[in-house]
Amino acid sequence: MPTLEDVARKAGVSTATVSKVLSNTPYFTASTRDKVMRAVEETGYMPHLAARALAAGRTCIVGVVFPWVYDGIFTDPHILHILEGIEPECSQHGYNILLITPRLTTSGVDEHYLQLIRSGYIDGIIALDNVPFASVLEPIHKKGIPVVNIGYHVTSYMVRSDDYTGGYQLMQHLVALGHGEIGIIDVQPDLNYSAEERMKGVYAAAEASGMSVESLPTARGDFSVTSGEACAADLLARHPNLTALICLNDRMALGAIQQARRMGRQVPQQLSVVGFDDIPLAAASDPTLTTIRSDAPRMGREATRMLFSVLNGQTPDSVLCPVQLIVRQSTTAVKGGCLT
Amino acid sequence: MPTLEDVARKAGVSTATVSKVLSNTPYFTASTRDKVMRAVEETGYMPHLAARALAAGRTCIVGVVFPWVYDGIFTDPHILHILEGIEPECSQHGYNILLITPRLTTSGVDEHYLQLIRSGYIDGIIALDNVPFASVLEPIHKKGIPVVNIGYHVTSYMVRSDDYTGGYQLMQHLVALGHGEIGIIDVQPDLNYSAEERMKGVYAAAEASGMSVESLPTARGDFSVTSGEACAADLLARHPNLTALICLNDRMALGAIQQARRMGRQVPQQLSVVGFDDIPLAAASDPTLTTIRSDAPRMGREATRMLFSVLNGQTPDSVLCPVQLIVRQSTTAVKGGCLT
DNA sequence: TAAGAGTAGTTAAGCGCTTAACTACTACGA
DNA sequence: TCGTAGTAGTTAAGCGCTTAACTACTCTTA
Repeated sequence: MPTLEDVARKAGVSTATVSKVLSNTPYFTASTRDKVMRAVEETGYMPHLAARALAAGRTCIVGVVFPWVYDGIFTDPHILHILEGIEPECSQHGYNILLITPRLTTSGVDEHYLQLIRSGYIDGIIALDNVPFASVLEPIHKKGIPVVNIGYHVTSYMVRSDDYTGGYQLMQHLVALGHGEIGIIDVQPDLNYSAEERMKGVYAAAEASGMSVESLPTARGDFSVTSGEACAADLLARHPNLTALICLNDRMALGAIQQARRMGRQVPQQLSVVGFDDIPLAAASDPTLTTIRSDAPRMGREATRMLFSVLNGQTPDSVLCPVQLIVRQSTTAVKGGCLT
Repeated sequence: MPTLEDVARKAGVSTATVSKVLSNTPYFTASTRDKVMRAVEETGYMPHLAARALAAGRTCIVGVVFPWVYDGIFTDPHILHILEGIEPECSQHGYNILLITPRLTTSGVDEHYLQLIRSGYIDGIIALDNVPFASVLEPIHKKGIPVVNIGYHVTSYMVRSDDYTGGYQLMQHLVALGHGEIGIIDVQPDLNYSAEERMKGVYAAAEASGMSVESLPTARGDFSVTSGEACAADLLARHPNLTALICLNDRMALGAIQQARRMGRQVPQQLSVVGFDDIPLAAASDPTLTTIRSDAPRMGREATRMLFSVLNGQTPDSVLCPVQLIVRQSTTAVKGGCLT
């Protein structure tokens, strides 16, 4: 591979001149620039990124930290959609993406992650840090790397989805349809901040319409389809008079619908079901699913833009991404219910 | 950040000694090792990866190249599952993953990708190169970086899923159930080698059982759920006597099932449907889906192991990952059909 | 007892690039 | 005529690490 020196020799200038011309430093004649560019062409020169990183102190690498909490990291399409927003922004700025998946347990993060963070390999970080019991941010802060968090852990720069409002809207929607006996398919507390926020929204809307939060029948799943089935089986057996089910994500909602059918309940005629996320299948299932759309690519995009603006010395504001209630076929007015 | 020199000074040895002790070079007394390790502890030293990369000529970065062909890259859970297999292997070897998503068009790859490949930043590459009309491998070969391809583009080291056998098994399964009128939901040719292989398998099994391949009713989708619906609508309208549908992936199969229902066909009583991939929803849909399971994490794992063995100077054999027919509820014997 | 083999560490070159500090030349106003 | 400002390029230090080549000491063994 040709180096700067080869180019410089060929162009008849110093390596400093080549380096500066390539980084668009002013004060060079057109003819010098020409000579350099021609030599670059002829030699097929490409800068050696490790050398550049060492000399300049910048690596042009952003780390994308997706902690490996529950096994779902590599199962959840949500992750991929966030990446979809991150990638073009990075590419556009000439930055590369290092995918970092630390093992996150109650006792902290793994050693490999620590090394990587402290190795000077990474210019900036986008983290997906959203589990209450642990955080990947601490070593990053310690090392002083600029970081944007997509999630609820508090740090200087954050992007969040408006989960609270999403939860609120779901409950509000069901109440407006006349539902009074509403079951909840939740997840275990302390698993996920977003889920907690969604529940806060659900409860707030319940209270706003005069319902008692404590009396809402609840089952706990783990975001998976099968757990949705199990929870629905449990809830419908214990509370046969339920007319609606709020599920904290779409996959559990789809499972719940299957299970309800097996138990002889027609959806939505006898049971309304709502989900959260608006995964692609929500629009294609039978019945199509009423849900909350959170714009994952946009969150990735916003986070990346924030990161680059931090890297440029600015101090951007944190972002709250709006959500949207998508009403489809899985919800309907309660039979004989009184619509307000 | 402390450097090797700080550690060396504190330990009272030369930087070479520290470097060698840390890389487990023989011929050092226990006491020297101790002094060094203690100094490392006290200073909190971490090697600077860019400096190490420059000096040693290795970056400890493997590139994972997922070309951005159709927009599906960030939508397809398959990708994530391949990563699931790659990540632990890399992590175990102390390597990091650089996620590379070149824009791949008929006119080649984008400039940023070219730069990255030629920049000396990457020790080895795992590519997912599977579109007939273009390839990301050429610049990699030119630069001489060790590469393993997950897909059908020919290169020294390859990992493939046995798509041919998968297709064969699907057709064989339906034939064994007595189906004779079978529709195909295909994708456009030249989009994906795997799809082509699957079709070859389907056709081979058809011929083996004496069917005429040309007469198989076929519609072309694009792997999406909605395209599955559209294709099913088309096929069932044009060929009302179909008793079974082979879909080249699960998402199209799920769409086809929905559409068949809407058109008054019960699945599987009046129409058997099979998919390909075994995505999580295949086991949770209603009816559950008969499909072919291809082990994506395993493919990632095998590819990564091959890469490291290449990096160690070995020449591993290419791998063909077996597939498995998963029979579920969406297929049944044809009514009044004669089972062999 | 001297040559070779093994052990334990040091010296210093250099990986390829960036950039502060410097030289040198031209132009121009006071 | 001198001083200053602007323009155009060079010199050389150094980023933090690895490693070939070297020194120096201690055993063996013929």
